Amino acid sequence: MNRLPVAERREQLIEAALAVASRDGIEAATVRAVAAEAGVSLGVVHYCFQDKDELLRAMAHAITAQNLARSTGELPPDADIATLVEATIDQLWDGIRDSRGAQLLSYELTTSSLRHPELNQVAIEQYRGSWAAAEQVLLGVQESANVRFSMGVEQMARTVVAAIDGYSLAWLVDGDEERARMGMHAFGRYLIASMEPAPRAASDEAFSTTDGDEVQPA
Amino acid sequence: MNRLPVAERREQLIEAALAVASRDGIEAATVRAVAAEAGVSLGVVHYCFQDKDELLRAMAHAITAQNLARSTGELPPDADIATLVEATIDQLWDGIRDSRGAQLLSYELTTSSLRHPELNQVAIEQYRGSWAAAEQVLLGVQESANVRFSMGVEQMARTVVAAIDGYSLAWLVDGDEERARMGMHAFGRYLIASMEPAPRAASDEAFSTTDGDEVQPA
DNA sequence: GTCTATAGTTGGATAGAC
DNA sequence: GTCTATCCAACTATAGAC
Repeated sequence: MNRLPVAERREQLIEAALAVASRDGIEAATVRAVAAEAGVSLGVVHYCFQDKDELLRAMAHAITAQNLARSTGELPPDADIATLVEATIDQLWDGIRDSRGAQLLSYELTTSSLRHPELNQVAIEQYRGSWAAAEQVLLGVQESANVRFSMGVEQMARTVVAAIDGYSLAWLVDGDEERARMGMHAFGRYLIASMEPAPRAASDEAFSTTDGDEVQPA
Repeated sequence: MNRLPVAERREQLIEAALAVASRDGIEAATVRAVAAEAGVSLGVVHYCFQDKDELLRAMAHAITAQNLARSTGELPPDADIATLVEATIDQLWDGIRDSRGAQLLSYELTTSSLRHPELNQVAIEQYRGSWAAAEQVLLGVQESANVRFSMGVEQMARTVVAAIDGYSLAWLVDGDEERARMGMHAFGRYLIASMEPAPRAASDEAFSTTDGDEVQPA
């Protein structure tokens, strides 16, 4: 009926896959269910994607991009450092809390990727994206507050992601929003305590951090 | 062939399910695969368990018990607090690193539980067990070192579990053992820094040796 | 208690009509 | 490009022989 160019059809199907998987879990995101969600017939999905794995990979890219977009929100430009960190955490936490299904899906995608060779790159791409996003935020904090993280931005970025994962998982399990928020803010205070004054203003290279080493794909 | 009482047969099948699921993922733990792993025929599994979900629930209990057993290891009794924490972390991390499949399975079980109503209790039991175990360890630390955690043992226990989850997930994804170990030890230093002398303490000599740690970048 | 056989369901993938 | 029809594989679960 509704004829569309392949590219648009793919977008529509990825959207549908994301909806089904967020709502009912990654196992429920079958080719059939995605086709039904999008209101197309089974054959259309196989026309747009070579197989189910390609669809899932595309969905994983979409959810990763969505997570990244969430990390680059607006922040008060001239606040003190504690306020800045708190606002960033609140913003992040609100995004997580308001998309429980997507958050859970993210972990399902990670574990699935770690089991199935055909989804091999998905997990590492997810985390490379998260680590890089966290690093960007931390670099912004370093810049605007003229401070440095004693363990280095890269290591701290990974610590941030680990903390978010840990608290998010606990929240998914126990559903306690207030405790999750409290935990993340406690981590924020640790983060602030891990800062030290920058050695020299406007010279970032003087305080070299451990750049350069990239993570090996599994 | 090998006739066994039902109870023993159940143990054997749970063992087999654990082996299959740890090795190949929770999705691979089908009734067929478990039967094959145990060397019995398909019907035997349905004779011992009402259905697949009951088998999975039994397996979840087994892995939870296994995780708990891992947390109650031997520790040097008369060491200072920093050494005690480091030894505990090393012990914990070694256990995780040496059972990658089981660790990954643990997260698969959690996400599966959160999606499927028939596995509803699994995730919360996992985490209640982990939180309680962490709390016991922290209470032991409080007692032996005569200190208190400023945020309270319960909250700190949950923070410990969150940190372990976060670092473990990252390790599962990137495979970097050294970084995982480093991250957990960095958290250990944070944990020590979150202690304060117990009120009305007779001696706090252990606490006085805990400062002065340097945080090394990677 | 254990086995084979089979029912019944779901899902991936393709062929061919339109 | 889209649909229907169909094939094939894998799975849960049960029935009934031994």
